[in-house]
Amino acid sequence: MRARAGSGTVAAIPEGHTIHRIAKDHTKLLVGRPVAVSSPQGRFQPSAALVDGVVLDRIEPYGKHLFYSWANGHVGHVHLGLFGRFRVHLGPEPPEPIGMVRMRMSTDAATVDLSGPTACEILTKAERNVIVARLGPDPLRRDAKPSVVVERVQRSKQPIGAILLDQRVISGLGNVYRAEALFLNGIHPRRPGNELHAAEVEALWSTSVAMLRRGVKDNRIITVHHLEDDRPGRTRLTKRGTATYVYHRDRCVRCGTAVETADLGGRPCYFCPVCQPA
DNA sequence: ATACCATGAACAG
DNA sequence: TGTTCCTGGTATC
Repeated sequence: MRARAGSGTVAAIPEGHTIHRIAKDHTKLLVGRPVAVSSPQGRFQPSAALVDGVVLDRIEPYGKHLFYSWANGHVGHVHLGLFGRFRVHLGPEPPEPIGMVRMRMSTDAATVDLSGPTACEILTKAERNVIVARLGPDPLRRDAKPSVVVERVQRSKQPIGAILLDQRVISGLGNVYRAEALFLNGIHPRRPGNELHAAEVEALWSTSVAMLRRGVKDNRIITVHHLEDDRPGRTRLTKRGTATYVYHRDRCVRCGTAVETADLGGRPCYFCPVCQPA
């Protein structure tokens, strides 16, 4: 099942690019007007009433988090986790909810249904700030300072493969982008952070910025553009429309070596033992 | 009908 | 480190 442009269905599990893309798309549909907020499934019910009918001022993405600034001062917080997804229905008529819809936001332009989130709650601005304060720089934000990432990586003895999933160090990367960022820079995922050169961490940052920006544009993860030696069309897309060098590959797309995995940060980190020597 | 799997993260101990 | 929660598509009986 493929997400169609404009109809807003996001089937893939989200990393930071998904969150920024959602913020962008949903801003056009919801921001600047009163929004009917409800919880067909019920779990968000008492909180929904706090913002039901209130004007939505802004949707702000930060790493894998979404913050909703409501005109009455409340701040909505959504984190999709592994299973969360939005469905968008264009038009003034809210249709029957599909599946378990935790939160529904409707305007006369569209209805946005949220299911399966790890977090869906109403916060104060102070609580929002606490969440943001514990996040590392987000490569998709203009206010991000990569020097913070360099410092935090070099202070850690953890393997870089685990560090890149730590949202306190850098926010927005998930299991796909960490593998691809390490691959593109020829870095073995088990190398300890404190043994990386500053230039290497800066390169990981630049790669992340480029990949995530491209991911927002494509609304999916296609990393194989990022090497000059990759001829266009050489690499076939998966059923989901994604394409990676090592993530979930049997063989390295560049050199054909069997891809290995290392359990890092509680999930398998795919890498090419030839392109990413220890 | 049931099992299993997935690109996340909080929490307990 | 292990456990738990969130959902739904696909595979397997």
